[in-house]
Amino acid sequence: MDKFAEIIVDVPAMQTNQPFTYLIPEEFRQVVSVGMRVEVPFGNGNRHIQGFITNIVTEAPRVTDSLKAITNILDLKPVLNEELLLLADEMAQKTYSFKITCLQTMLPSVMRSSYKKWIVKTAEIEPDIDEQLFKGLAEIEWDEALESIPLSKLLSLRAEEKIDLRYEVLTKNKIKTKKVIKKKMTTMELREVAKSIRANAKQQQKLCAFLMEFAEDSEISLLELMQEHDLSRAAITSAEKAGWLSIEEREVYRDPYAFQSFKQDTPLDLNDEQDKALAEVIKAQDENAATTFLLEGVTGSGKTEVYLQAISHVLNKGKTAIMLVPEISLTPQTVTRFKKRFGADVAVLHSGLSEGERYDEWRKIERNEARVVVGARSAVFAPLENIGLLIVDEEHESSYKQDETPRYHARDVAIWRSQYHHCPVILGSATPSLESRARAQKNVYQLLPLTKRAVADAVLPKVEIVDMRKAIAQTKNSFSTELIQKLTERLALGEQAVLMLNRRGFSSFIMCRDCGFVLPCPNCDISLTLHMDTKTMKCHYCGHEERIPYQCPSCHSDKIRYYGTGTQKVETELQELLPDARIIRMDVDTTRKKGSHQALLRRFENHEADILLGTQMIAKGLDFPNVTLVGVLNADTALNLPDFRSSERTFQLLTQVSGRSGRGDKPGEVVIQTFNPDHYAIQLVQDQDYETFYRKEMSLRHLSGYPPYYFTVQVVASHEDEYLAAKKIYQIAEKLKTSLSEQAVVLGPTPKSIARVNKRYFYQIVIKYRQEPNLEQALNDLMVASQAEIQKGMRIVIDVEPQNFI
DNA sequence: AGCACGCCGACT
DNA sequence: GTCGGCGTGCTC
Repeated sequence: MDKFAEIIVDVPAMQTNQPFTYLIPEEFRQVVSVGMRVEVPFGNGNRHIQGFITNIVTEAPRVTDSLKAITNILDLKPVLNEELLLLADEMAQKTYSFKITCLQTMLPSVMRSSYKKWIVKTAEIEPDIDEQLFKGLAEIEWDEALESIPLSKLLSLRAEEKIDLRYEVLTKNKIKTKKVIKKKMTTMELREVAKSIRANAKQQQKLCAFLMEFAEDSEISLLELMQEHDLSRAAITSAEKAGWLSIEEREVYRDPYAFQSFKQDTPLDLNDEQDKALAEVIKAQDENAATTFLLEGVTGSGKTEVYLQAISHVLNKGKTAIMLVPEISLTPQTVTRFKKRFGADVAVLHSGLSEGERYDEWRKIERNEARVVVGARSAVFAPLENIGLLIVDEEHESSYKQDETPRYHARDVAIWRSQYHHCPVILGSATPSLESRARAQKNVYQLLPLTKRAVADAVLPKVEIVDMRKAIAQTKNSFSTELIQKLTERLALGEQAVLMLNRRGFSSFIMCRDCGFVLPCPNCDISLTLHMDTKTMKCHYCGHEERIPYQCPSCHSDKIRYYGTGTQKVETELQELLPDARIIRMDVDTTRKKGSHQALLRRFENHEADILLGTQMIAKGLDFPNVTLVGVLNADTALNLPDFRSSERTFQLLTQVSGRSGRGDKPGEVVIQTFNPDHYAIQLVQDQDYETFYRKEMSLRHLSGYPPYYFTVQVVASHEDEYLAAKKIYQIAEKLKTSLSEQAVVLGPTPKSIARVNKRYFYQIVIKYRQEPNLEQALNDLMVASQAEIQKGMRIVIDVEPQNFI
């Protein structure tokens, strides 16, 4: 006999990060199950909060009399299945976050409860106070009450037991419904009824006639019936009373793609390489092997077609698939491609959806009405059953790592789910992360190379690197003569160009305009960051600090200054240089409104403009055959960030953006403007030579001891009082140095580059290690030992394999 | 997190 | 003397 439920409650704190046991009242015993959300009383004041049932047991582990009972059930059926509950546990452990946070992360935001506190009258109160407080109502909201009456008065009323508190747990997951009607009498019976309808009851006659024709067991929406057959609501209601028909509620989905029809398309022919890659994936699927594939294909090599056909294969076997795409490339183009191939089987989850739409898509998946899920990071938690394939496209994208707790990496979650379902997972990229590529080297992942562009005869674009150290002498603006000349040529031919202005690392470093020199840290092989608050150059790894140079240490030029330019300024310059060019500017300013991103792209696609000028957001996934020139105005900015991944990011970004050129039958060109023309990350973009880049970068990582040779964990302590934050991080560093083994290295402590955010000061350390048996224990101990301080305003964040070190 | 309990300062 | 400030500890 089920009696007790173990519940994770919605209190994100270390002390409550464990299941609490509750009684299941008699009336719920038949319906409760693991994975449902419930409302429970919690704490001294018995305030009501949301919780998740993680287990149901027949025997209470402790004294039964102190147990409280579940007040309410918030779901009719579980919202999390066994797999996802298990995954949440795993995630909480691996990312050092609370179980409740993990559970909530897996669900649409509408399912998160909000809480309201009400004051209810339980006895007679003095009339004047009653009027002042309740204003004639039976109950009033706590916050509202505080405006009309002091807190002390409320507390004394409560002590006298004249008022009581009521806690409300609200959940916004409203289901949108429509009414449908069903026939309840047979045609024979209706024929009898028809005879007795009065002659002037035209509506009744019409409805009866309709029902006689209407097939049993089929349904028609009430609205449709009224509109199409000119019937009144009253006529239908009386027909319901007479028992001719029944009115039932049916759920409707808010389908954001409802008004678009998608023409079914068919699989494209594959080249030899694509064929071979597909065959390997299919083989793994058929053998139920949880193989991780790394599909490494140059831009335009047709990775998506391989994905599509691999998905077809699992669908044919009656299984389901998840495809992850970075938010930025989840364009209508991408969605359309999937909808065309798989039709209504596809559910799409992305941030452009409203909360309600997102919830509807989620429910469609949960009810097994979608078999393919396409979405950004959080779509990896899609409640699909029987998964046969997972795909992580552009697997190197750092947006797959959530930058708030729980700091999970969608790529890792995808691999975890593939192991749970015994199915393959494909990581795809033209420029894989070094971590993934290294694993393929060690045969942990299986490498599937695509080296040729898929479109017949399409070749990789010709890349020209322009040395801006020379160009800056000739022009005062952001454009080299080479780039302007090529723009002029292309526009004259009626072709289009894409220009990228790199905004990463904007003006946080100093560079010499004459020789491109950037001040490095003497200890860390990483450039120093400018701190205007202290007027110094600082290293974020070791804490090294020096004064701001007024002369270039390398060439002694005095043209050493901040680096950075804005899109708006560039647009003005460009318009002056090419007065006839039609320019579309795409940056955070012009794409803030919902749908404007898409609108701008459509205008460009329709050739209503010649040049698309934008930030990184234009680098990914766009496929415009008429674009034959890509220009990168400043390739260096990301290169000089004080992050060991800066070369990798630069190479990836430049390769991605170069890939936008020459995707149709016309050959493409790329112009890269840089102050570091000899840097390997820029040189190797010329031939899109990922493999050489990989080897070069690996040897550097090996030398300096960074991933993938080492694992990293970042610990950040922050407080409104700078002294307390600094003191805490030094204590943590000391403690970790003693509790971790010899081979682990603790870097820092150092202040974060933006030392103060939201009135808080941030200090960090980074732990590097190859193998650290004590790590999990040490970090958990750290969190437990810091409880007292955390309650006094300290915040400690543990980030496993951080993507950003700045 | 948020609630109760408990121990000290500034008022009627 | 009490009211009410915040620090401490606990939550099935």
